[in-house]
Amino acid sequence: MVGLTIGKVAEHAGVNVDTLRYYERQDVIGKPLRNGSNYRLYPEDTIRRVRFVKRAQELGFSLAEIKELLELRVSKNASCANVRDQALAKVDSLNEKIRSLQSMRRALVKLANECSDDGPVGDCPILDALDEKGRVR
Amino acid sequence: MVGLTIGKVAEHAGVNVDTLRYYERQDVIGKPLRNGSNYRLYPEDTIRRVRFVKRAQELGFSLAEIKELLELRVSKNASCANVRDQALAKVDSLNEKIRSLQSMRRALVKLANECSDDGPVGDCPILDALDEKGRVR
DNA sequence: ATAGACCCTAGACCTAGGTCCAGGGTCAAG
DNA sequence: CTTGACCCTGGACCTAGGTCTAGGGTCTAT
Repeated sequence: MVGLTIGKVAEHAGVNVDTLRYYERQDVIGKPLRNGSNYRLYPEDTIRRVRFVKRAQELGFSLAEIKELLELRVSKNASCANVRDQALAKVDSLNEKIRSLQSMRRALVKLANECSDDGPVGDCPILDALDEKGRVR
Repeated sequence: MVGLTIGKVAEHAGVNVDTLRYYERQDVIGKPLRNGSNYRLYPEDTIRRVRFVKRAQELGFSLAEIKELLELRVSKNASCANVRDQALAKVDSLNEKIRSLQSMRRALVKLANECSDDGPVGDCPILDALDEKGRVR
């Protein structure tokens, strides 16, 4: 066995086979080898890659952004300094996201507390959560 | 002036007027009052609400989820304990998201370091970033 | 050698989240 | 009293990210 069929990859990554073909068209995963019957044969780690994609999507990344993230490591050809700069830029935007989520969490915890001690439901902390604080991106 | 016209709200919130009408249809923002000419007149804080929606979307929340978040505070009628439980459930899923983003950040920092000291670009830390660790949701 | 479970491509279709007309009213300025 | 910038509704259209169907080949077990 030189690789996994599309059905196996789909099964183990928890996605539809059409999704894999779609990712291939979008260049999110590389073009796999083909066997004599023109069946796709994927390397094992495609499964991890696809799982990464699905999880990153839940975090609000678009396929295009995810592609960029994944390309960071592949580009051993590109200048290393360049890769580093890109990686650090991503780190900055991740920091933004993390801060926003934390502030949202604070708001929810506050809301939960106000609720539990039957106090006044006063002014809503939720809307404060994501106020201003310099745009992401 | 009893309220803001749709154009003003759109301008200050940084969205298209059609987006506001769309949000209204989707019940993400409440139906505004109308003046004698059937023009929508929004309360001031609609602007903050809409900004919240846009920022929450960037964090990977769907409009349906954002609606739920926003409804948490409005439902002073619903049992307070219920609201608290929902809020705490959201906190849990936020924790998941935050952890995932942090692990992604760690991976990128590691990648950047490997790059800066010209070491081996070895095995990719990025794919490790979002491995397993119990699904979100 | 035939059924059932796979695989292939092309292209239609679907949902979410908007965005853009068309056709028509409103309002302030000149 | 008309021009330009607004507003209204209804419905068409668009992108991202898939999902499904048709029409056809492959593989494995019986």
